[in-house]
Amino acid sequence: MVTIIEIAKLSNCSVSTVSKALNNYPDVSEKTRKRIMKIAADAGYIPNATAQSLVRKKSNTIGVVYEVERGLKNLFFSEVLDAFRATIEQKGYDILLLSNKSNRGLDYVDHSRFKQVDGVLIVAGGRNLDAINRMKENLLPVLTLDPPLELKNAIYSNSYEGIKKACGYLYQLGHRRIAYIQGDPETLIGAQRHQAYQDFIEEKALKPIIAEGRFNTYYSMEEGYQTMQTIFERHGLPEAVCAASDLMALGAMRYLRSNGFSIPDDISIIGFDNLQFCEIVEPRLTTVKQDYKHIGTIAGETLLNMIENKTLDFEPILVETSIVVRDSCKKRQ
Amino acid sequence: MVTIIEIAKLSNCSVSTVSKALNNYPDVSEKTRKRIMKIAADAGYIPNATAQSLVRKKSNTIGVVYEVERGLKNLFFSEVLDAFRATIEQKGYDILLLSNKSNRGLDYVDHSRFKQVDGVLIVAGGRNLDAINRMKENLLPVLTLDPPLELKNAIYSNSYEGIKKACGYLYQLGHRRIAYIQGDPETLIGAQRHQAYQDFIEEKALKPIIAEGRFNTYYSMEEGYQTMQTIFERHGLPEAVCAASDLMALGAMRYLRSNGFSIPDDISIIGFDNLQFCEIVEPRLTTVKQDYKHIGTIAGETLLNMIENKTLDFEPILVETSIVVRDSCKKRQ
DNA sequence: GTGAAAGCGCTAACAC
DNA sequence: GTGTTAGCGCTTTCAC
Repeated sequence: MVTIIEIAKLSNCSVSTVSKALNNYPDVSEKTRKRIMKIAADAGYIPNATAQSLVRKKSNTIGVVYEVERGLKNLFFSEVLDAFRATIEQKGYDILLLSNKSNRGLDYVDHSRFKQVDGVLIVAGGRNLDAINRMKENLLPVLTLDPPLELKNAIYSNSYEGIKKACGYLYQLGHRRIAYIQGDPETLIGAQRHQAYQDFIEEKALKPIIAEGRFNTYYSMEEGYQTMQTIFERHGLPEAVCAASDLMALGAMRYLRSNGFSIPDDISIIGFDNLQFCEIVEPRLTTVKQDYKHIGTIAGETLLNMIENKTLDFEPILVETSIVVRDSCKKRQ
Repeated sequence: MVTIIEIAKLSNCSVSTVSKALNNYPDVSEKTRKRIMKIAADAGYIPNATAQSLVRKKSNTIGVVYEVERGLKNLFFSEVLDAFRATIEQKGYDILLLSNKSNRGLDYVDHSRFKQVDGVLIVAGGRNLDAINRMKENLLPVLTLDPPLELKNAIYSNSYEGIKKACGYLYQLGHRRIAYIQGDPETLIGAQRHQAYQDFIEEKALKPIIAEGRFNTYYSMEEGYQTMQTIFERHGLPEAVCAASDLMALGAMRYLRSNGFSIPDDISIIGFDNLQFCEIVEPRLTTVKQDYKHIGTIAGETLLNMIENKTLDFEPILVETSIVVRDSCKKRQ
C-alpha cells in the first residue's frame, strides 16, 4: 500500500505539502498541486480512510440499525434504504449495517460508538426509546423511522390522512357501508389509522363496521382473513373495505373470494402501503402509497444536516401519502 | 470520549497493561485484569475501532457491493445478505454497503481500499471481471454471487440440476408435452438452464416446445407473458410449462388465464426462484427454490476463511436447489 | 508557499 | 507481570 510518505519522497515535498495538495488546500501553489496529484495518481495512491477518521474524528460513515427478526426483506426497509443511500452518498458517506441484536456483546448504541459512526438511522426498530436517548447522550445524531411511539427525531408517513384519503376515495365511488380492518390500535400508527376511520365515519354520519376487540399486531394476511370473516359474520357484506395494510387487504380478498364474492364487482377493497405485490395479485390492489423514496431522501438530508450542524433534535416530520388506483375498487352501481 | 489513557490513570497502570487486560492477553495477572475491566466498565469505556484498525491493519469490516439499479429490493439480495450478516457477525465483522456506482469518484474497488475493508462480497454485480481481478491485485479477498460468466471465487445455485428437477417433476406427474420459457441463453445461468431443458427432452425422447430466438434478459412477467403467447400460437397448448423464473411463470399464467385456460386443471406450470409472491398468487406457484439462506451462509464462511488464511482463490461452489410443491401443478388425468 | 513536528487512540515489541 | 516507546497513516498548527 503506497502511503502519503512515498508520494512525498517521489515528489521531493514534505508530507504536509502532499496532504494539503491532495485535500485542495488553498495555500499550495497550483503547480506543485498538479504535480503531486499526478504523481499520486500514477503511483496508484488511495488515501487511508481509517487514518483520516482517526485524526479528523469523523468517519463519514452512518450506522443503519434494523430489526434482524424482520430482516432486510421487507420492501419498507429496502426502498427507504435505497433512497437514503443515494442521498448520503452524494456527500461522501457510507452505510454501516448494524443489527439491533449486538455484535460481540455490544448493543447497537455501543457498537455505533465503537465503530465511530457519525450518525445513526434506526429503521423500524425504535422499540426502545432508551437506546435513542443513550445515543443522544453520546452526542450522536439519531433519527428514527416509524417508531411505535410518538417521538422526536422521527419521520412518519401521515397515516391519519392516509386512511382518510382511502375512506374518502371509497365514499366518492358511492360506497356508504364502509368496513375497516384495523391494525394494532395500541401502537401509534395503529391508533392514528383507527382514529382516522372513526373520524371519517362520524363526519359523514355513517355506521362504523369493524371487528371490535381485534388487535392485528402483524398486519398479516392471516389476520386480514380472520378479521374479514368476523366482520362478515357480524355485519353481513359491506359495500367496501378499507384495510390498514396491503397484506390484510389481501387476506380479506381471500376470505371474500372463497365465499363466492367477486372483487370489485360485489365489494371494493383498498389497502395501505403499496407493496410490490399490489401489481401482481388479481385484481391488482388499489392502495394508499407510502412514499418510501421520499422518506429515505428526507431521512438522509435531515441526518446529514444534524451531523453537519451538530444538532441532536428535530421535530417529527410527516410525509404525505397518496392513493394508487388499480383494479380492486369500483363505482357503486 | 474516555480513552485508554484515562483508564490507565484511573487504575494506576500503564496504557499497555490496560490494553493487554482489555484484550485478554495472558501476561497480565488475573487480579489487575479484573480490576481494570471493572474500572473501564464503570467509566463507560468503549474502544475506538478506528484506532485499532489503523494499528492492526484490520478493519473487521466487509464490503458488500450491490447493483444500485436493481436496488436492495430484490428478495435474492435481502435473503442472502441476512444469512451472510448473521454468519460474519458471529466473528465480529460488520457490513459496509458499497454501491457499484461510485462514491466521490472512486469505483468500488478503490472505495474498498479506501475504507480498508478486509474482504468484499459482490452480489449480482460481477458484470465486470476486471474489477474482481483488480481486487485480487490489491490482495483483497473477493467473492461473487451469481456472476454472468463462469468464474472462480463464485457461488452459484445449481441451475442445471434445478431445471432438470423441475422437468422431472412435471414428467413424473404424467406430462409429456412440456414447454420451456427460457431466460437469456447468452448468459451463464441462462445457458445452463436452457441446456438442462434440452438434455432432459433428449433423454426422455420428447419433443421440445420452445419459443426459439427469444432472449428474456430480465426474466420478467411481461417477457413470460409474451413468450407463452408465442409458444401457444406456434405449438398450441402444452400439458405443462417450465419457466426459468417465477416472474416469467406468473406472466405465462396471466396469458393462459386470459385465454380461458385454468391452472392447474388445463395446464401445469412451474417457476424458478421461490420468491415471496409464490405464496400469494392464485394458484400458489410451485417452483424450484434457490437456497438463498444457504448461499449467504456459505458465502460468509468462505469469505471469512479467505480473510483469515489470506487466500485469494477458491473453486466455484454449487448450491443445490429443491422443488417447493404448491398448487400450480397437477397430475395428468 | 512549504516544512517540521505533534498527536489522533491504540497495539506490540522490547526492556525491566 | 508491568511499563516504555515506537509507530499505524494521516491532518494541522505553527514557524519559516
